[in-house]
Amino acid sequence: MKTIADIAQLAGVAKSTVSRYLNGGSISVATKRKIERIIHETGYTPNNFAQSLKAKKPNIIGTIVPRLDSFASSQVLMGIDEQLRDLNYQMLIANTSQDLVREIESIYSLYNQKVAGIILLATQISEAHLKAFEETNLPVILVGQQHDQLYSLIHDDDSAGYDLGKYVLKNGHRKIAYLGVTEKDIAVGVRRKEGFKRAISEDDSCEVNYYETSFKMENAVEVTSSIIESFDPSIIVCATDNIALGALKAAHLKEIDVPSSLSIAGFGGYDVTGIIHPGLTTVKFHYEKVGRMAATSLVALLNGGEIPRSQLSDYQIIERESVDNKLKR
Amino acid sequence: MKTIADIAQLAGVAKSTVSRYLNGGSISVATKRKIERIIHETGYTPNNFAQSLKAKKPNIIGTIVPRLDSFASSQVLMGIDEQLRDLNYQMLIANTSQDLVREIESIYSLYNQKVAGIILLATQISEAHLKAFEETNLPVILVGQQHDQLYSLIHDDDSAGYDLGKYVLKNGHRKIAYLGVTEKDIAVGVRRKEGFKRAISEDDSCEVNYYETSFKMENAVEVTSSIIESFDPSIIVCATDNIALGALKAAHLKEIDVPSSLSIAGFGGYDVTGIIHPGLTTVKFHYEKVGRMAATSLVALLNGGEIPRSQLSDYQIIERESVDNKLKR
DNA sequence: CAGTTTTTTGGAACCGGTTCCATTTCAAGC
DNA sequence: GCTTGAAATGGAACCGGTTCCAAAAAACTG
Repeated sequence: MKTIADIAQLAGVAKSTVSRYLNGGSISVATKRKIERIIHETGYTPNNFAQSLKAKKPNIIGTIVPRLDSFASSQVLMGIDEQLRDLNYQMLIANTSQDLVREIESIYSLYNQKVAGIILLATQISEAHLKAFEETNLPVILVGQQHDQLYSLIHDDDSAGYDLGKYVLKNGHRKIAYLGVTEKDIAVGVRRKEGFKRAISEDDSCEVNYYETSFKMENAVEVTSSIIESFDPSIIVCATDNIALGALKAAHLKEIDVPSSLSIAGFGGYDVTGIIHPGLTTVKFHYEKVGRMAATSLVALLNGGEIPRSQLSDYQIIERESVDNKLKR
Repeated sequence: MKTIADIAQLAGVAKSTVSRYLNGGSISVATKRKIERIIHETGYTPNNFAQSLKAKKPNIIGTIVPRLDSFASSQVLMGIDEQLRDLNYQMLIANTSQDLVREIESIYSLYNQKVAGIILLATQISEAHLKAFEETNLPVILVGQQHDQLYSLIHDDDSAGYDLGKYVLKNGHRKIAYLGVTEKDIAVGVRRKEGFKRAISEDDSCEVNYYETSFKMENAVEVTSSIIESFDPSIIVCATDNIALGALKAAHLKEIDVPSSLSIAGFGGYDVTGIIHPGLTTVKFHYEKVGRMAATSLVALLNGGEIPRSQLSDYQIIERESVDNKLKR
């Protein structure tokens, strides 16, 4: 493996001259040509470690994700990756497999790897998180959750919940089940639900029940079954598309037709929701775009720029077949 | 930020002694205690760049993936990640967004980052790939594709195709459409199909047509429509689950009942195939396990171990509702 | 063409670790 | 008590770059 010293020797110049050539200092055309040729011939590439050591400007951004095998995270990761590439940064992914302890560990581990900053696809923010960020002093952007002490970038969960609530009412549903998740997850568990609640509260002829399940499809299948048996709503609104998929499965198992006997809606906008039958009515979030925004913001922050404490990303309701219009028949 | 020199000074010893403490050299209990305390107090962590510079034993493995938002890649990544963590390595992911040029660039870029080795979730292996591997001299493990000059780890596509072919025959289907992909993809485009062909050729009462589409669902929907119109098979066997999902969609659009009027099967074993209705009969590959195997193998290779040139991972057929048994009625 | 300014270049120090080697310390052996 | 060997430690060199500074070369200036 060639080093800068080798190149300098071959070109008959000093190390510093080669370094200048690489980083754009003033150089005569003649020496530039020489070095150019040698580098080309030898296929020399600078050692990244040595560069980062002296320069102290690491070009790696750490991204912490709770899981790799979810549509939402993948999309966000794609967005971050694309944008960082454009900005000449590398992305180092730390997967925590939904283990909060591992999340904290990852912060320190990334710190250890001397990343320039961290993008955290967050689920919950604990004291340990704040402590870790403070101790490592790394710039952080939160994606998907909000926290007043940190920069964050979130989906407009509240409005999304509200709009979907309005949509449900507009379609004539009055006996409604909302299948949510733990309130520990502020964005998905609280804000979506609160937005939804607000919309529903504007009509007092409604009967609404709220339920809770995990993020897993299998659990959603079970819970949905029992909801149908005990409450028999005309629509089940699910806090994520995965849960909605589980609800659909439950309906099929019970041989209940969707949407004529039961409507189902979700949040997310996952690709599969469009390919299945019946197509799932859902609120689509722009994951990839959020990823790009996160990357852009973090890099701006690294370069001493000012960014808003909290940024919102929009959404849109995609109407498909899984929600019945009660008023049309 | 503290450096090893600071620690040494605070502890009243030499840099080298601190280094020995960190890396396990012979040290007296007294100095060990002292250093221990200082490090604990200051929260010192060694600079990774400086370490890697001298030590030349990078602990980062590069993984090149064609896309992040596919079930298969995500699962493999999870497997690699889990295993590498256990083996004390970090994973650096390079996403190429299915761009072959970017794949080559990534090899050089990872080389530049001084990764210890590369795991390539491959689609096609070109001359440029071989050249890049040779020039960088990085150890490589191929996942999903085979090449005689490289270590590889593949699904048993040929047998999987054969077994699914047998299964289709066993269920009494005799008018069969096989919807494959480009033959540039040896594993998916050639081997699965060849295995399938071999099974079918053992029964001469069969009418089989072979078609080709892309990996995208939308294309599969169109192609399936035209297959139904022109050939009207009793079953469509799809080279991937995504394609099968597209085929299912096409059948729904045409109001053809699956499986009573048309059977559909796929390869992959993606999670959604179990949640949709009708459940998709598919050949399940063990992606996560393959990821673990890849990580284990690469690390073995790095430590001078011997590993087989080519390793096979098994599969299993999951019978669900999308394939009709013609002989039972 | 001497004097001054600007550009180009080389040399040395430095980044924060690791490692080799020489020296000191210490306990065991005779 | 002196020798010997092993363990502990310090000092210096080194990894492969970047950067500062001063010297050399080239380009103006009057």
